[in-house]
Amino acid sequence: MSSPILPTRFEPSALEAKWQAEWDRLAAFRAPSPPTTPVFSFVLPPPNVTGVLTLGHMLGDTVQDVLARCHRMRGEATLWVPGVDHAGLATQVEVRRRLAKEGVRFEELSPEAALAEVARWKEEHERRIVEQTRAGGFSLDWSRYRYTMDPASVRATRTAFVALYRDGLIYRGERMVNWDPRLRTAISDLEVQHSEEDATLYSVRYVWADGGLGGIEVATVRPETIFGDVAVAVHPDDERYREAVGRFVLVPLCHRRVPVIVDPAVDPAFGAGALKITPRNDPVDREIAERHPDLATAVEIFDDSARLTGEWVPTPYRGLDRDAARARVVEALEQDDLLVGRRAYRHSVGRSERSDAIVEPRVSTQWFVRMAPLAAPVVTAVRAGEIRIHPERWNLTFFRWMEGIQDWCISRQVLWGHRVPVEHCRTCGRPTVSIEPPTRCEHCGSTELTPDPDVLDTWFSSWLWPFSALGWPEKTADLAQYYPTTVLVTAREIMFFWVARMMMSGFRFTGTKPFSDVVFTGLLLDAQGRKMSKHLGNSPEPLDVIRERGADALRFALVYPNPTTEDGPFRPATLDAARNFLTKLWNLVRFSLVHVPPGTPPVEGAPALDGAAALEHRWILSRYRRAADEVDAALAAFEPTRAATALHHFVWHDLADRYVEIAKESLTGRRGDPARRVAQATLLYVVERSLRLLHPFVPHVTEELWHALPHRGELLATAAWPAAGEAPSDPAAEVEMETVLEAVRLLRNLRADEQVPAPDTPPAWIRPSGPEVAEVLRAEVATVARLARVEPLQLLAADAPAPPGVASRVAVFGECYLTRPATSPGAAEALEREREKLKGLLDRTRSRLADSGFRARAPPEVVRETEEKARELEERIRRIDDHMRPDASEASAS
RNA sequence: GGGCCGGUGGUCUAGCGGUGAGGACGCCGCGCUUACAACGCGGAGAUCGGCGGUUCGAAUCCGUCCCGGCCCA
Repeated sequence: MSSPILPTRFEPSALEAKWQAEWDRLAAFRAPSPPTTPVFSFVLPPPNVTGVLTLGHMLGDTVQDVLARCHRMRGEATLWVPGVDHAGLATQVEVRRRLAKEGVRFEELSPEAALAEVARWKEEHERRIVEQTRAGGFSLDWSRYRYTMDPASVRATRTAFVALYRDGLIYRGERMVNWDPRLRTAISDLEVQHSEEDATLYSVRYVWADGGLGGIEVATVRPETIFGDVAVAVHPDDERYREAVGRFVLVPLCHRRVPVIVDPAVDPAFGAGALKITPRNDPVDREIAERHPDLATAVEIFDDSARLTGEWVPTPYRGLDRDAARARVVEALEQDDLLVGRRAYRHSVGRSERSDAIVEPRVSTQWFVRMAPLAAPVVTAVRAGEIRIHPERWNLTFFRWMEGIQDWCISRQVLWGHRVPVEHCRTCGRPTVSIEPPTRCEHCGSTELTPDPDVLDTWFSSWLWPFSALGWPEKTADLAQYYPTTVLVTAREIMFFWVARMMMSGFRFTGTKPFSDVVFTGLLLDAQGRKMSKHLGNSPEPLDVIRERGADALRFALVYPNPTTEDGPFRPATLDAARNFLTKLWNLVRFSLVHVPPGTPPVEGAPALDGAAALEHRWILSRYRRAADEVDAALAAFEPTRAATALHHFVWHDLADRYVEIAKESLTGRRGDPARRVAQATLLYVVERSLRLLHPFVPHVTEELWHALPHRGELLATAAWPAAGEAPSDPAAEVEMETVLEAVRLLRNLRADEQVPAPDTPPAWIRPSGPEVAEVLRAEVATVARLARVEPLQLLAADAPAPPGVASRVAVFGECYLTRPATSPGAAEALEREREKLKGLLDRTRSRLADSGFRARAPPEVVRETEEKARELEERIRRIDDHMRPDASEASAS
């Protein structure tokens, strides 16, 4: 029978578009200003315009929306700020790649033309990202949409830079940095990806400068850097080189004289124990050189593309890139008989995250942020529990990094990004650092100013996001009302890039923590266990998934069954399961509507059941209570999967499979009108409240279904969250119902064992194991009989003999008998299996009891329980043996 | 080189000192029983990565090894 309102089939697409439009129309997600209730606010981690969203983003967005919707329903003033990130270098790399495919070199475009290309890219991707995000039905306040390079963000970024500069926390200096020779820019430590790679270790002979025989054997994987050598170093305790120290050797191929020095940093076990020192090309060498001020000052041997250059490089090698130079050098060394050996060698190599080029350590002038002073208050706050990290175990990782924090190289030699807000004076040479671009030098007044050529690391604007997105540095209403924010939900991989730095900037610029809880979501993996990424192209396009299955199915599949807190695979089967669940919910409400009489008022609270109310009603309310409590606890702990699991189990198995099947008898009126009214009220209450609890997870379908039921108010999205403890807890009812359901299951087992044809309703008997069970079963005998499809079902007295010609099963609650059909294969086999299982258990239990240590040391109640268990097992085995006695079965068979 | 996380039926997972180790997907059998075959009912399938230890008692705690994954240098 079809409902007057709901179509038979659940078709998500039209319904989702409808409710998204309705939420927009009613401004359901517009945060109130001023808020009149407690605040729940947070920023969406702004996705990079580098690409489009993957299912991984949808996972994070779903977790956030679950929180947002739940808190909004609780009546809190909820603000969720959307935005996108310009993602400087990352975006420029993508634009460069696209142009290269069209045969255009990014570097050859004028800056204006190049930036126009970037702008075009940004527009396209931003549009797509917004479309994807909207399609997910996430309850963002789009009226507060921001971009990390909009004018307000530019101002925020410049303000932050100037403040840190004035406080001496930003400096410019010549330092060794990670240089990406492909992109020709410095990058930060975090942007370097280390991995083990195969290489060749060369042994090169440096001959004595005085013409003495032999020389020193130096091991290196980078022979092309010999031109930058200023010394050969050995360990001070290395006996092999006692005579060599202080002598001079000739650098191969260029024949420069360099000394042999000692330094404790040299590993005597590496190669032959002698290390060549190239201070401009290796951080360790640089440290060693700094300890030996008498060494010659090294000259740069690579240009910004890592091609050999400069006066120390002999002419034939100039202009060669690293790889070509290495080959040429090795060849020349062989010719000069200076190559002593080579062998395969596996070592750690750092590559640029963006270009995959091997990072070249290089001394250059860059802008840095002093991090240690910024980190200190953050570490204190997290240790004090003022900011909590979830799941907790990431604290360890967090502290390790924070406590060993290095200065942050924030300048980049690329086009796309926030300009470094500095002008250099051509007259006095000093920098003018200011929020508004200056017209004259603040030191000498000269108007001869040259802008700093660099732009800022993209994270230098994002680390301000929780407050800059609310208007900082202006004293906006949003900033006053919604900052500090409540929570931050993001992927673990940007813990250092973003999360830690936001905490630092928050304390520095606003004097307070930017959020109280950090929630890390797991990584979404593909079926092969690889991370879903744009690069691999292994994420389905979210819009396709939404078109095919609906946003609700996608959202539910991302949260259930795999925990959102753990890395885990996403498989299409999960989408099917989610869709099936929503169909189940849909049909459950369709069923309920049939049993909601016209004019029924909206649900106000839990139906008041008296003690005489049927067991199923008391049971389902108690089960609902349990589920609702679990949902609240799980969401408070930022574990949406636990909440979804509780709801899935409750709605499908308790409510739809059990309660509805039992309550049908009352709902159809076969037990009279009063019983019918109680059943209707209970069903409506539990269904309605389930929709509310499910709404944060699957907002569209629940909104649709809620409107089909009697309701008050415009939207479920802004309806009240079910009050804690609203439904009565009734543990006794749960225990009693367990007995009933177990009896049904046993009888169904017997039917299956005996291959009773489905339409048949054979007579059956139950002999309860005790008076309490007997009482429960007596009250529910009609339900048991109906669900097990047996007719009639009789209860036997404790001493009554087994009925003739029956198959039987033994359970905790008693024994079941079922009339055998004419052609019975018998249940003896099942009984025998059951006996074996129980016997094994009994043996284990008995041996535990026989252990004197157990009796002496285990808590008394555990011993008691174990004894009780042994008794129960003995009893059940005895009863099975009774059934299996040859005379008994012969008697039955006759 | 240092550190972290994980290894539970075919797959994904819950449990984290006393259970008969739950669930979901898949599989097998029976059913279109008037909300739902995108479904219902029932069933099979795991010595909880290996070894050693602590304990009356270990999937659960400790040690060690193996295998995945990640982070830092």
